[in-house]
Amino acid sequence: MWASGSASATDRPPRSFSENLHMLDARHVSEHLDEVRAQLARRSPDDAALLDGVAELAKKRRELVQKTEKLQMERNAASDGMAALAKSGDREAMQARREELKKLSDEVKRGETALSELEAAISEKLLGIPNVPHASVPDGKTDADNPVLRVVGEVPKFDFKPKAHWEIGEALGILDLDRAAKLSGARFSLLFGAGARLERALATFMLDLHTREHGYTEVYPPFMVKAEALRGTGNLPKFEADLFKTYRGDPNDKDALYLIPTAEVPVTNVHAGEIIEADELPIAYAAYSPCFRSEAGSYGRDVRGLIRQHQFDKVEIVRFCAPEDGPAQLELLTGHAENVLKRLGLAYRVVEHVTADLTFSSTKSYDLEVWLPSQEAYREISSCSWFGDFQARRAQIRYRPEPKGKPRLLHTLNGSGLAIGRTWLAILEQFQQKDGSVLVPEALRAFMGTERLVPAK
RNA sequence: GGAGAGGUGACCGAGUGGUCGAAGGUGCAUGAUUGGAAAUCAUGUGUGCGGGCAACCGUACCGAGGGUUCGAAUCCCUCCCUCUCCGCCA
Repeated sequence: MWASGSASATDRPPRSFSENLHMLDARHVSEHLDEVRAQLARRSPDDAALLDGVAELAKKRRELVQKTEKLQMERNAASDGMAALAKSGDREAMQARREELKKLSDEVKRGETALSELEAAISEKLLGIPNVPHASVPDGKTDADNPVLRVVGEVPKFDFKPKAHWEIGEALGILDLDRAAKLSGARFSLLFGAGARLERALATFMLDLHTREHGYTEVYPPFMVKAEALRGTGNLPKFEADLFKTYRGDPNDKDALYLIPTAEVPVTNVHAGEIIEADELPIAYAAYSPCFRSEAGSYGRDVRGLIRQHQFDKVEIVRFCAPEDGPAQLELLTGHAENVLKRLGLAYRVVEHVTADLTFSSTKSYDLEVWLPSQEAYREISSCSWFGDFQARRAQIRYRPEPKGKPRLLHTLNGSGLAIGRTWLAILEQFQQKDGSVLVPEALRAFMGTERLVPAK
């Protein structure tokens, strides 16, 4: 099932970075240009074109590094000479030498400046290039090509026309989209009574399942983060328009914070810049958070109901592991997300993203799609992804394979476990009854204190 | 928000212009000693980049960014963060 990279992966291991291919660092790209181009072409021709110029820049950089370091070496040697002169107290000799060294020093500075500019240009280019698909990912042009891997649970049959969740929710008096719009505009929601309680129950239920049965450590992260954190996960620089940005006084504040689009961002960056010992892996975190998305470019889609909101709740599961464990960890994590649906008794299916449907940072992804009777369709409720070392490189998250060994980039994974708003609406739709009530899933009854939602009188 | 003190290697901590990638200690690793362990002694112990088959060599990094200087962990500027006291506050 898992084709392990392409043949050239083993031909010649790259010197400075991890051996796998899910990486876009300048050295790897310039040494395996055709191969990386072919991999990106599986996503789209446009993505492959993003590589243009990278190899040349990398080569230029190497030359400049060598030139500059040679100058630095000369300068350092000369400075040692000056130290000796200073000791001898020969002021005139020092003065003369100083003139000469000034020139050398200026040259060093020019080199250093040119080098840092070039490196900035390279990293700007690389930051805009998406991850390469894993060899096992099927080719495809749109999400319609995504293969269905399995269908789980029984799609409910109704002897009446099933209502949409917003109709059910409003009739029960637990959902009020009109008043939400009064407060905050379109794509916000307002829950009352059992509706609000259901939202809270789902968050608690999911966190309990992941922490007690799946071995995750619960994390409560900040809901606002720096641009740096978003760069680590791959949301920036390319997807700024999808985010809500906050500022204090100055709209152009360099240190402006962003509202998180998912807990993936703060939780993945928990270990940014760190070196983790091998015996600490895998690390597994589960976090509840609200998520904020501007939904730019989605006008006209899912305008009704709770499917697509500017603010929604989600429990996110995140894993850090050694590279060789990546594939197995993706299966494991996906299973954990699926368990939530199974425990709730919701009918769903699992699809795999084809190459063209992969998100920017992902090397392989599965979506869990829940059945929505009102739409007679499966809709995404969780996306489970393996990022290879793509995020780890951007956020500099490494581990030490051997106690004294060289650090290597680790692999990151995450998945929704699950999107709470969509779970909420799926429960209303799948468990709706002819009389307008909604059966509460067994697993939630203790939290909800009832087995049935009925209109508040 | 006001006043003050600080940010140095895994940790503690010295270092106010050249001999500092950085004393000393702790921790850790290896070896010696021991029946075994403790204690003791010796040696070693950061990361990135460039070169090299390698041993290794070079270079950069002492919160971040800029400046002064032939030369900056050390001097100057800006910013960030932490701590203490005061004020305010869920």
